Amino acid sequence: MQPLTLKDRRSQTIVRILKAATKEFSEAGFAGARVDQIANSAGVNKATIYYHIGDKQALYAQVVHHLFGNVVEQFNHNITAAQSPEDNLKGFIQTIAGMVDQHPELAAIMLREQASGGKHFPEMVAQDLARIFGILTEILDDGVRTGIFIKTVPLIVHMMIIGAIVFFKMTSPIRAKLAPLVATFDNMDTSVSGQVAAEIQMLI
Amino acid sequence: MQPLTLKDRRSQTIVRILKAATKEFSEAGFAGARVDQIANSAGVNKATIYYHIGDKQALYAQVVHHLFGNVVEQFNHNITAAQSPEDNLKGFIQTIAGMVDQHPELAAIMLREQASGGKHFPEMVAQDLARIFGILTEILDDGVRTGIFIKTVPLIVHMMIIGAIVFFKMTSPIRAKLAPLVATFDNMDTSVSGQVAAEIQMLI
DNA sequence: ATAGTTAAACTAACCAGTTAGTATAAAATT
DNA sequence: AATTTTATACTAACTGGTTAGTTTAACTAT
Repeated sequence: MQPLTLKDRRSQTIVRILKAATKEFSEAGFAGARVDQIANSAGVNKATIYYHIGDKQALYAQVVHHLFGNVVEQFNHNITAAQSPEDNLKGFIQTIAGMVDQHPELAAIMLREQASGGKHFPEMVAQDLARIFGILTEILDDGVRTGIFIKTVPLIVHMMIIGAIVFFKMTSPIRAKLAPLVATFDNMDTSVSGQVAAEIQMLI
Repeated sequence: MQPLTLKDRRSQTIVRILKAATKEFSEAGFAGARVDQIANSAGVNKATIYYHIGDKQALYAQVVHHLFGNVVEQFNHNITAAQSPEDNLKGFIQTIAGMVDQHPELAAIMLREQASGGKHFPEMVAQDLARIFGILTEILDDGVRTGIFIKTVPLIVHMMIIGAIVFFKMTSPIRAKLAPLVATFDNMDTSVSGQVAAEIQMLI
């Protein structure tokens, strides 16, 4: 093992804090999250959080920024102008589905943020969201131009894609509860990226 | 004015409490909601809430049950076996869109409940949800049998419909924030039952 | 009808526990 | 020596829930 530099140690504990905070915030929401719990779960003294990051609000902003920044980054990897509209739409759906699968916390925070009208949303994250929507609009317009897609309202398509993916992912525990009542529920996959993404693509 | 009987007074104050609680829970979530605030907003002493209804959890259960009970009732009005699958699918979408328009609190609570995996969901509400899903499944099966609809996975269609409607409704304040960044956002209707419902129908 | 009684509805004040955030001194790490 | 981290203790504000007591409607016996 290399000896850790000061900067390494610093970022390491910050990562630990952020990871624990992400979990706590996504599970309990902002109001329900407990700073003590985050510190405890990160294996860090509470004061360390305030030393490095700041108050609860600042911690939350960091968490959200981290998550959504990741999504935009993923898009930059997966979506290119060179590909066909069909492949890009597929890529769009797959990317979102993949993100939600990899980071369920993202979905949870997204839902809660929507429920509160984006009250806690930092400015930069809003811009990230606009960017994502712009990508889909381009793909759809492209498809209409080449005659592959029918003309749609991109915003609503956007809502359908993300809504369906997030809902499907997040209702999984509720569906499990309902399994004895509804026969079709018990044998469904919990990962979105497979089956579900395919079905959505087909419909659009 | 007639003098109020005890029973009248009772139900009247309960209604006031439930109305205030619905607002508070939908705006702040369960953890963020303040019983003091609910009592204040209802013009009632806090103890009155505990007297009539019970603790915070019981109050929340009442609120949710009220909201979802309403939805199922609406379905019983709008969906009948006599109508064509197309009309029924239309009715299904319209009913949900109408509910969300009339009661935005419903959407907010739904989102938060999903985010927490239905942790606070009372048993009866779960059954209501299963009932709603059953209605859609029947409609779709009916459509496939008469050859009007293609074969789909009902669960995913369900998620797409509700996801799109709820998302569209709830992202409205966020979209307003982004309007300067995205040109198409500023002239969009905030009510779902019109435009959006039509678009969704078309796609499916 | 009326005075007296009971039960339901409601309130003001309070309490015990929680929680975000701070202060400080000491210890560890580089 | 400087930076980071911990341990401990603390506070001020808040919060869910309770209790003892008051008001008011409904009932009852005269």
